[in-house]
Amino acid sequence: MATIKDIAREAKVSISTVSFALNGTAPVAEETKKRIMEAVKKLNYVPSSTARSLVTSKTYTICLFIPNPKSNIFKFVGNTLLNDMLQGIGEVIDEQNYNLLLSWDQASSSHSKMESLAGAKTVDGFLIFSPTDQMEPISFLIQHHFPFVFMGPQMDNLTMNTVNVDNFDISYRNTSHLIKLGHKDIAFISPGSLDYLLSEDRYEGYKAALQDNNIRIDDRYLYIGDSREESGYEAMKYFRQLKKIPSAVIAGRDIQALGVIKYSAENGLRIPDDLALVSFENSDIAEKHQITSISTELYHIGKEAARLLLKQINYKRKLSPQNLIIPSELFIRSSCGSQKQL
Amino acid sequence: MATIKDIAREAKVSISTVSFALNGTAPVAEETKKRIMEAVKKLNYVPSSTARSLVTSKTYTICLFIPNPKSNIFKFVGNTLLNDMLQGIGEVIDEQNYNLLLSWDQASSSHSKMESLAGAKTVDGFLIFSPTDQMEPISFLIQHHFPFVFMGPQMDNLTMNTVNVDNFDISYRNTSHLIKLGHKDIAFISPGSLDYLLSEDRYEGYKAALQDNNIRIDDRYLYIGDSREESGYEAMKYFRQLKKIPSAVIAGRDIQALGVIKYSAENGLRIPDDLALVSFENSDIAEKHQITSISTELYHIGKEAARLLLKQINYKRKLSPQNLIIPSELFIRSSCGSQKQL
DNA sequence: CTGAAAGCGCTAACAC
DNA sequence: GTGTTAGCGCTTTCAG
Repeated sequence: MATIKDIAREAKVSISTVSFALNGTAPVAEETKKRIMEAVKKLNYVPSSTARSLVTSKTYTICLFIPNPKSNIFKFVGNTLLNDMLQGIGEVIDEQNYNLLLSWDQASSSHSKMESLAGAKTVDGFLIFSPTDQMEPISFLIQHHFPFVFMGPQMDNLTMNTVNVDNFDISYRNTSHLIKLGHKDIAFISPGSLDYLLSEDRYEGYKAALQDNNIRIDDRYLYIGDSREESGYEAMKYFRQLKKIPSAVIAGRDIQALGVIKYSAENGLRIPDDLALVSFENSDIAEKHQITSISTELYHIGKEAARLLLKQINYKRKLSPQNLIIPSELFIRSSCGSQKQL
Repeated sequence: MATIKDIAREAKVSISTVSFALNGTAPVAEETKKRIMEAVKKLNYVPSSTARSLVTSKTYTICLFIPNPKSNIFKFVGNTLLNDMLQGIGEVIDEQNYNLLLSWDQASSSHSKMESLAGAKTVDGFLIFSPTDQMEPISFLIQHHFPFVFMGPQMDNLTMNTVNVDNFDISYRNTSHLIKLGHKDIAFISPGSLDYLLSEDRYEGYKAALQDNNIRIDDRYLYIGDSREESGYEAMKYFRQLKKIPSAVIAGRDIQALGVIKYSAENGLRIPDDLALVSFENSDIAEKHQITSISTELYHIGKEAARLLLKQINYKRKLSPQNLIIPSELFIRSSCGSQKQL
């Protein structure tokens, strides 16, 4: 492959002039520039990214750090959702000519991959997507002033850039919506283990809304679900055998809502008449099955997180940490019964 | 951040000795090595990957090249499937300490991203995942002897490494299975537009099996589906209004089979008695809904493709191109009716 | 076993 | 406007 020297020789100029012409970092005569460009084309020259990185100490690569695929993270997050996030990130980095490295901690090694990527300066920054709260490597990044954006909730004890939806808030809103419709016996299906911050926040938002409306919180109205439709089905089956059957249910995610619908259909429960239903994500599923659902725009999370990271990377002066909240919208459909009242 | 010089100074040796010790590329006295390792630990040293790359001209990064997310490729491929592929790739590259760059062609730019990544030597090789047949950048790679593996079918006109399932073959097997069960009126739902090689191959395999059994091919028995469950539903609705209703149907993918099941349930068609059903992928869906399905192990495709690529990158002498076919297995469940005969 | 030094391909002062 | 040159941080001969 051709190097800058080859171009210099071919265009009969010095290598610095080639560099200046290519990067626009110093004025170059029109005539000279033309010769250089011709040489570039002729020799099919592309500047070595590593050589350039070595001197500029910029790699133009950011790393999307995700949990090990084995952990079933994708299933947890939902299928189209990772896709949405990648789309958001992709649009931003395409625009600014950055590359995307996808990485995760190996199950085997105890060595933190994030730390070595940062230490070796393989990437310029991190986008961290992790629904759990393993914060050790994050402290490392903070300590070493390495740019990153955490796609999740702000932690009390850490000062960092975050982008997230406010899971507490949207759950509060979902719950309040049902309360306004007159429901008091409202059950909650968590989207996953409560160890996940996302699940916890949604559960807390639910409880807060109940409390603020003087509705007693009943532990029996909580079902720990997961990413499968069945967990919605099973949840409903469980709620159904309680002494006091809930009149409304909040599914932790759209796919669970689907399970609720299925159970209801099979067991003669009419939605929304016998059972009001709301959910999270506002995915295709919600639209298709007329489920009232509040949006959690992973596309926008990805986009804003990438923007924030690149800003952080490219600004000379320190930016004060931002905690972006991607706004959510409640899409009211027939499953919650509020449309009947219009 | 510390550099090799700092380590040398701290350990009171020359930088070459540090390099030797760290890479094991020359014998170093046990005593000296210990001092060096201590310095490394103390200064938290990680060798710069760019500097290293510059001299070794290896980046230890491979690129998974996929269609632009906007193209809905993920939906086409299926949801858990990309996940499976990433898992396969991830296991291999983790093991060998490679990094994974995720990239795609920008919708906007006409400039081929693959060519610039190759030209700038940003990566050591490519894993190309594309169900369509846009082969221009591939010729570029071949021309420049740049390592890559194509995850898809071998093309007649190109000599390259490929890893794939044999879509023709598995479709032939699916069809033959139904024929053996006595079916003659067998309909086919394509998994996507026939422009996709994958769809075409499956369709061709279907036709070949019919032909080999002297069954007339009826164009009306073809329905062009897509990645949505509805397309299976719609297909069945369409087949149902034909003069001669098929007695068996081959869904191009599991999610479509689900649509077929749904339609059948709603319209009093019993499976397998009134309608035999087979599908592709053998995903969770197939297992859950007792659909006979032939496996297409994207996990193994990813794994073998990554292996093949790394082998190619690390071998000094040219390897003759390989065309790996990942074996598939037909999982017989109740939807095809063959179990009744046991 | 260890050190000196060349050089990977590029950028960016600094001269002219 | 353009050329000379000193590195960026590392690997790797080559001496000793």
